[in-house]
Amino acid sequence: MSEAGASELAEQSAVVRRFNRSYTQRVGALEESFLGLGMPLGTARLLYEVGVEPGTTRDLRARLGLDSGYLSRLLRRLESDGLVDVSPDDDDRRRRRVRLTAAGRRAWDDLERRSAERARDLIAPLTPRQRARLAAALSDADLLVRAATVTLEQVSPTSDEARAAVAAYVAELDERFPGGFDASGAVDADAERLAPPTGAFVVATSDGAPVACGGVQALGDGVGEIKRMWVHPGWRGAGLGSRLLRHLEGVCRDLGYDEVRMDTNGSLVEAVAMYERAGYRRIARYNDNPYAEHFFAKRIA
Amino acid sequence: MSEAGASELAEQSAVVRRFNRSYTQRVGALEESFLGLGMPLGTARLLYEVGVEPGTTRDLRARLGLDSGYLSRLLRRLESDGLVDVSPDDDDRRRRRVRLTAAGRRAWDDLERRSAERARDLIAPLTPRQRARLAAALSDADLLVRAATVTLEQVSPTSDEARAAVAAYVAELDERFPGGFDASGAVDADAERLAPPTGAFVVATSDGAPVACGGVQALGDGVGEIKRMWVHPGWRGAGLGSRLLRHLEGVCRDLGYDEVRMDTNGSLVEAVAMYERAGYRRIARYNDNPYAEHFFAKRIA
DNA sequence: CGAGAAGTCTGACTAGAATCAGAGACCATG
DNA sequence: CATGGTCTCTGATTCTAGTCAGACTTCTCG
Repeated sequence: MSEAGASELAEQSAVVRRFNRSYTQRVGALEESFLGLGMPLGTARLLYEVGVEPGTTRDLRARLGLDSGYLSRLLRRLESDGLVDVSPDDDDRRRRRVRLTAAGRRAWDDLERRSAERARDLIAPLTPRQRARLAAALSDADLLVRAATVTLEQVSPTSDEARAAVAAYVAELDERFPGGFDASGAVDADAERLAPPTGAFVVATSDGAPVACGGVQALGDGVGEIKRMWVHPGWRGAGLGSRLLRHLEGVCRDLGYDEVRMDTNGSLVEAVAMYERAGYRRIARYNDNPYAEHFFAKRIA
Repeated sequence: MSEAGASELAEQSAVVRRFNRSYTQRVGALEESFLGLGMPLGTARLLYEVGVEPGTTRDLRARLGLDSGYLSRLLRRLESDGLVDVSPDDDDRRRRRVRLTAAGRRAWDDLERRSAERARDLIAPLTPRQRARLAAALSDADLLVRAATVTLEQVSPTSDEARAAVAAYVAELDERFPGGFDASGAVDADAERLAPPTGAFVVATSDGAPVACGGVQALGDGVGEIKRMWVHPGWRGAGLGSRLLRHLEGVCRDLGYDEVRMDTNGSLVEAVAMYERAGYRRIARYNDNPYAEHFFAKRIA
């Protein structure tokens, strides 16, 4: 990294820290809206989590990062207060399903209301214009922070995550291509080529949901091809595409390729722009993909 | 508030909550960089605070919001670990001054380094462009959140806070007015008029530091005059001025006035623009203030 | 100087968060 | 149906955060 880049990074991280300090001090209190309901914070957090999405104790433990014994005790308390209903799972009677009772739902609504009130009180002193500015800044920051914490993971192209991501990709192509997109067969047929030893498939997830994906397959002669690259529409504009592209180039390198190629349709204007920005040059058609209109290549060290 | 305003407020508060949830989940961990030093969080927070700015235990208690007994114990622990040095204050031997020892400074640097690393790791996956965007969004949000949590408090015009704020105000006028500003005597002479029963002085503070101020004094015939209105340069553009102005109008109303007047110098362009935006109309000169060039009035219900 | 206020410290205590080991229920499999 | 593995629960225990009352020291001000 250049000298200038490093000092910028330091300055930006200082901004993050400064923000973090002042924000948690003032707004961290939002979490404390969980207090004052006559139950300790941990119990309230659990109640809240159950209300957001009921599930097995196992799920809840994973989501909240709690010890099983501790969770059990918290649940017992909520149960004896009549706020949740714990019953064995029919599929596996070792597991227990947790859901809110009617009283629990009321308590949850109460939490929700308090939390919303806190947020409203926070921004109430601002003028409407300033409030709009704050909302814009926070949602921008939110997108970027989420994007920064997305994890890229190599998975089997036949895994559930991969299938879900590819399905979203195909659905979008079908919608955006002038004549629609017919994926019949091709998806499953390609699956094998997108797996080791000569291929790979990467899914980016945030909170467990796929938000981007991309695959690599062999094209012969030390050339790798990037396929099925997709970024969730709600996640565009946060540099996730470039990051994924860089990552896939690294995967190609690891697989021993020294050149990357790809094709794309002209209606995917953002993609075309991104490839050009990333240093890809246009080349002649190298396959008979009927949907492909632009062809790119880039040498990787 | 209008129907549209209310729904906007609800939506903006939802943005705040959404951001808060995802941010604390991902970045709240920044605070936890305080962990892993072999000391509990509370102790580490205290150590950090002492390092940021040494002071008396009284200061620290105010800054961290701790019970005196509790603070005493935490200090004892840091002292016995050789990280801080606690000694009686020479000015007032009931008080104790706390400062870091050399070892404490090293531990503090360690905390600092960890925290900076955390922040850097967070933003590292972003492209330089996205990082710059995040930094911009966060500093914007920071300013607005700080502004929203500023507290407006009525104080005596002879109090320390008031004096500090007025001193800053005078210094700025002296710098901005083409011929400088001579405050000799006027400041103290006016102090009495800016106090109850016919006047008031309001100071806005954030983290204990004055960031804005303004006073009201009687002008006769049910007219109140706003004087010494000032907003810290670093805090402009966050709606703090408008908020303070609205607040002072409320103070005037409470004091029984039905009209507000003020004068200002032409070089304070932001102030002039703000008064006009707030519904003030220009009137003829109503005093012999040599620095005043514009005169405003507004009727309050 | 004396009274009361301000400041700090100590001891006693409570509640919450969290961990750990082991008991017991249940499942999948050969 | 025996066995090992998974899952939840209970009891025992530790650490941290935080509160409260009262003792003691020092200051301020009449």
